[in-house]
Amino acid sequence: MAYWLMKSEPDTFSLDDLRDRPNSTEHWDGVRNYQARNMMRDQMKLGDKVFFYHSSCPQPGIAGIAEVVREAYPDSSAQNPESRYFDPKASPENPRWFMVDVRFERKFERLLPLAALKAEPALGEMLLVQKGSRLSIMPVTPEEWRQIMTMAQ
DNA sequence: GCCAACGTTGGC
DNA sequence: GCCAACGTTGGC
Repeated sequence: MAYWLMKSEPDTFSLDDLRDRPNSTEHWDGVRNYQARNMMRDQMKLGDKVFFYHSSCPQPGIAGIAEVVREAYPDSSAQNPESRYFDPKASPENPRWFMVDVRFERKFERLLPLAALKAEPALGEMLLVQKGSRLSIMPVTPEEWRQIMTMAQ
């Protein structure tokens, strides 16, 4: 089982939104970055754990935890001209973009702010805190996961 | 709103 | 294949 971090703008889709969906499950559409897509498509497995990260908001940070409940399948929003994620180069033969399904697992009592992650020396190597890191989906090492879980208590 | 960092596009 | 121009991300 692997660990991940996935970013979402809470104005668009927050951890609370995920919790309130039917079965607390939603498909993670709209990923339009090849590196993120490749990780999602090739490496994300059923049962993997995900830190749900809130970005581009007053309090960026990790809000809680989700779980991968369906492995990658074509992102239908890429083929929907009405969608803001529409990609004219996507087709049924070549879907180009993929998504997974994630299910709410739990919300931290307090959001763990990015500033706290940055201030923790043990997380100095974490992708998230690297300068210029913009990946919306990134791997988290077991050590980083454990460290962050400790901080979230 | 600013802007640094990064990714993508397209001309050559 | 290079690289300038442009668009996006995302913290602050």
